[in-house]
Amino acid sequence: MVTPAASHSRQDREPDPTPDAADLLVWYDRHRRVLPWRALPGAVPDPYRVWLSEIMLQQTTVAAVKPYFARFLERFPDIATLAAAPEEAVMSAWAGLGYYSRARNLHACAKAVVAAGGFPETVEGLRKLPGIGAYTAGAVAAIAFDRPAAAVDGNVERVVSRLFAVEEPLPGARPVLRRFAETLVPQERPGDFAQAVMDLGATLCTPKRPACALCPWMRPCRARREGTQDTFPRKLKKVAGALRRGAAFVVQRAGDGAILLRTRPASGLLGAMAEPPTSEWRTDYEPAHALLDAPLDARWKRLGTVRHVFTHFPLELTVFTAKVAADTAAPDGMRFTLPAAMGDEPLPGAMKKALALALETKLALPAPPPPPAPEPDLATPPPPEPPPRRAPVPKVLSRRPASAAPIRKK
DNA sequence: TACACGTGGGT
DNA sequence: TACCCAAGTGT
Repeated sequence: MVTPAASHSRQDREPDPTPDAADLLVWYDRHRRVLPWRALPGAVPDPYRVWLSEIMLQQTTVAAVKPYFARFLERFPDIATLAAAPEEAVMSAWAGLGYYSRARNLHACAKAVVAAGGFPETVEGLRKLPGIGAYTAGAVAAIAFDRPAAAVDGNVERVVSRLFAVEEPLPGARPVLRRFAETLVPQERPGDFAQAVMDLGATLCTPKRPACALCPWMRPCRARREGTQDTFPRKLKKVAGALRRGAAFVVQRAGDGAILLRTRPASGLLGAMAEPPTSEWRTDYEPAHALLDAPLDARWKRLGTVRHVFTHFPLELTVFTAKVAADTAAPDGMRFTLPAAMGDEPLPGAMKKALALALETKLALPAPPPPPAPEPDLATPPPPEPPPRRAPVPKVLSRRPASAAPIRKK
């Protein structure tokens, strides 16, 4: 350290008080957000709801979680119901929310908790459960069991980095930020405190243009005092992944209009989710040779491409479609799913885009995206239109199916 | 420690 | 359009 304490020998006009949890709690009592998973003031929280919401909220916005949370509770009202449910039902209810390992771990965790007769109430006990890391263990211990634990998420890291003007960039600064955060946790109302810091980060101490004037911790905030609040937390810039390409094959059976699907491997990207058969996705994929990867012989029609951006790489799928005879057997490891059952298939967003392009109809795909469907979503079995005599020129969709991005190449 | 791992919304 | 961001975890 370059600066000895002596450098502050001159009298500071503002002494730099330590952030006081009580000040934040006063603010919280007046400005707390009303959220579906939050117990009313004075009420005892339900650990199942607290846990479920925390898992859903990992790297996911409140707005995105709300409808899923409501739906999940309807379908799995308590942890015993969840534990007893088939894996596919859980994946299906999660489809569209992303980070699907969360759903797999959620299910495994439910089983473990039921087997143990209930949730552990300590950070150490919670930390051992699948899908529960340092943050979630602290959050559940604090919120559900009112233990004095720190719940350090992105909000808290931002708040603390500003409070103490931490120069070290993320993610390296995480241990330091956690230590600072732990010093702030009060013995009184630790559960409310945990939620209060997150509310502060979500509503006032925002990534951009924080509303410092309204902040209960404006006084003790070092970044604010120095006018540098916008620059925290410091971060290392990230590199973008290379574009990967592949082909998706949408096969529709004559007669009943069933679609050929398969289930992806249980772990890894989109693990245990459903998809129409696709080729491998590679940075050097050559769409011109895509038919070599087709799942079966048919009159393939090239429709166009769909794009999707994952956290670490962008994907471009060339979509092919074909209609096959009603008596066609599904290749090994694949299945035909009837239009009416498509809603039960755990289809991730990328695959919904490919299917939407191929079917041109917003057939009520995975009912999951329950939120963004305000209007009645008719399950229209794709009308067996007359067989295309010649492959039409791949056209650009004029109207876009709800979940499908406009497909166009520059 | 550094990556892998989704998705939708905001600027 | 291109990033950035959101109540992180597992390997």
